[in-house]
Amino acid sequence: MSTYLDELNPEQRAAVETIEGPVMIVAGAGSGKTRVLTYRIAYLMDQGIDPWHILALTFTNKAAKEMQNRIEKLVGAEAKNLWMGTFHSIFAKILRIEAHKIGYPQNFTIYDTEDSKSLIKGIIKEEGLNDEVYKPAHVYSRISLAKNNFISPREYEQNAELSETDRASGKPKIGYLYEQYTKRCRNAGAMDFDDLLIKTYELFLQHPDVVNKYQQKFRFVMVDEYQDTNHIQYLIIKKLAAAHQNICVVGDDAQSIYAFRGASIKNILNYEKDYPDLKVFKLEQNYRSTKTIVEAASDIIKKNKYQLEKNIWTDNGIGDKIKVFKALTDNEEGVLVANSIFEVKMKDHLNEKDFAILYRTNYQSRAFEEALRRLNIPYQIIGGVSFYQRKEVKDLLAYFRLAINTNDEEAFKRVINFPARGIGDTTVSKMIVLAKENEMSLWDVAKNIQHASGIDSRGRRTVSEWVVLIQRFQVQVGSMNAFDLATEIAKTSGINKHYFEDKTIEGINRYDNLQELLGAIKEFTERTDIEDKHLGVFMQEIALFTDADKQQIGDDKVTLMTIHGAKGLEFPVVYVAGLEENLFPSQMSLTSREDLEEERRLFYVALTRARKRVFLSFAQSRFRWGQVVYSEPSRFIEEINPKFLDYNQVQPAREREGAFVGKYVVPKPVVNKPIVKASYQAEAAFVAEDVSTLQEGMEVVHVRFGQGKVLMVEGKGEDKKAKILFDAIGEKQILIKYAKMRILN
DNA sequence: TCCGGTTCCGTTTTT
DNA sequence: CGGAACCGGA
Repeated sequence: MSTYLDELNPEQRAAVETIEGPVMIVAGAGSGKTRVLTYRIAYLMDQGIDPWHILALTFTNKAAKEMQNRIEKLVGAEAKNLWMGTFHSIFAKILRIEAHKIGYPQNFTIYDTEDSKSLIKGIIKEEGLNDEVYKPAHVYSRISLAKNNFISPREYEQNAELSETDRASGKPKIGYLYEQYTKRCRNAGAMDFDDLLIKTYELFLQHPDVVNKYQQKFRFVMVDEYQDTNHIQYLIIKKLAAAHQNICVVGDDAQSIYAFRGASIKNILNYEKDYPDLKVFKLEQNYRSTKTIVEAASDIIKKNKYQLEKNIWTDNGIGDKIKVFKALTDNEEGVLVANSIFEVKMKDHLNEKDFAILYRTNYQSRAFEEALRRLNIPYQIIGGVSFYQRKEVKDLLAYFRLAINTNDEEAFKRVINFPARGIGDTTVSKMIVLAKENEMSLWDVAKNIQHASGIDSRGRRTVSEWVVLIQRFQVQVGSMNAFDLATEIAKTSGINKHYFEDKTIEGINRYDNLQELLGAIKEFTERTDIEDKHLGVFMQEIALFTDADKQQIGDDKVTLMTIHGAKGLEFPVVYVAGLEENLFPSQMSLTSREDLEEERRLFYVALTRARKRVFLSFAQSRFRWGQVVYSEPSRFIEEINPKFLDYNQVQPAREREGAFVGKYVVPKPVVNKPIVKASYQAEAAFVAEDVSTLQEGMEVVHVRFGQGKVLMVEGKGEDKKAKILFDAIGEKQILIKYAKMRILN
């Protein structure tokens, strides 16, 4: 019979073989969760269940893809017919099929957070509200909170608690803004991330036939990372599984780290209440980590009050103690970690890809990057600003979006005058007013611009020329393949030219990114597993694509990412950095017990990513917002039983005068030397204007690198200002000696 | 309208 | 600090 089942321990095997009825698998870190999930799906298929009757919801696209591959190895190509993906991507797929039933076009746009915020900002301005009071980010988070709890705009305004909170904070109109926002999204044929969930649920509520269809289709439902589902996701799953009750959720309450996104640990803690005949399996043996790591992590998580009872253990060896690095500055932390990676790699004969540096916030990556670069250690950063969020990429994508859905208001506003074609803010504002007055979309106003009042003849001409351009693209969406059309749009829209002509370093980068985007589209059109090669399909693919999905596992590189990004991954050696009070745990989470517990779970996740060794590090001071911030070591270090810690080998931090400690120069009180000097690496050159202000002996107190290519030097005393323009190709640095200042990248 | 220059403000984590 | 918003001259 099926040999793969023999690889499982009894508890795992029971979890795999129990396919009928509600099941909950509580899977501790490193307990073989993914294996159980994949085998369970393979087992279902072995039992003769058609793959298209199986729905598996994962947390990231990458997890889905990986699982699909693994299952394919077990059962063959049939695995392709499984419905597997993230909540957002699966529901987007369903919504594309059913959109017309809830008044959306099939080709609806997906607004990302930036689009949503920009729309909200626009509404706030149009309503004549003060955007100091109504900060778009805040309004967005209130709306998102409401959506994730399935509260409609009307319910929001009637909800006593919510309106009380808003009134108390001086923003009574948030409910109204929510309503306007919803309306505008609908008119634009757009859904935001939250809509993908609530519209699905609405669809199910309003159309019994549709629910019935999907309930019959998905006879077996599985949910991975269940501890991180939010209320609306919970509702949808419950609805989908209502008919057959063959629902299996897998999760670990100790790894619930997405409360800020509306995830509720209660979903998993109270799961039994929903299904009285629930069968629970607990996977408690850790196969991943050493005893030291497992026990240290368990100690820590035990300090939390809210959790399911379980006892994680391992048969693995004791392993090394957890080492702590103490650094004076953030830059030194980077150096210590980079040096350690170099050493451990040699000593243990490991590869770069066996190392991960995990941190709480994205901005911490900088110091590590620099230190690693200096040692020539290859690395990759996951997270931060994703490729598809870059300005130039979004510019071009906006043209694509508009060609596909001309009502897409955010795309419209983004590119109507980009590259500049003489359609100014005044004209656009007038068009927005007209659209509102006549209840039309912006696109309709643009189309009928000849009849619009209050727009001068120049505006009329430029707008209608632009409309013709977009209409041409619109027709081509259906006839050309994605790559040909994308190239065509990049050329005729003028975007290509715009960035090609920008010869600054930034501009060159941007141009390269555009070429990379076109390359990705070319790749897409050459894929064999997809039949429809139109641009619309490509856009659907990437709408929910994140940076984490891009990660190249095969590459031999050190991985840098936030702990959130590390969910579901493992590495032989893990560095957990920035263990300072106020940073990790974050100061914003120190106000409530629940928040602190979530931070602790985050720390738990970080530790349990490691197979062999864990290093912790902290910096006594770090640069943050242009200032030095001092902190105490994190309480989490204290919470580890000292017997697991190696605290003695802490390297003393040294600060040498006049030397670089990473990016910053330590001030040295000698001024009898040139102040501004040289360039770094072969091809850099710079021209100083106003040279008189940059003479020997001048005491420079502050240097800033402005946007673009201007370096500003602010003198002391007479408050002199100097301007240095430089033009360089390749990597460059300007070194300014004997001053408290920054060394540029 | 465009562009360079200045001011001002945020600061967790992400589908 | 770094970036977005803003401002004012051409």
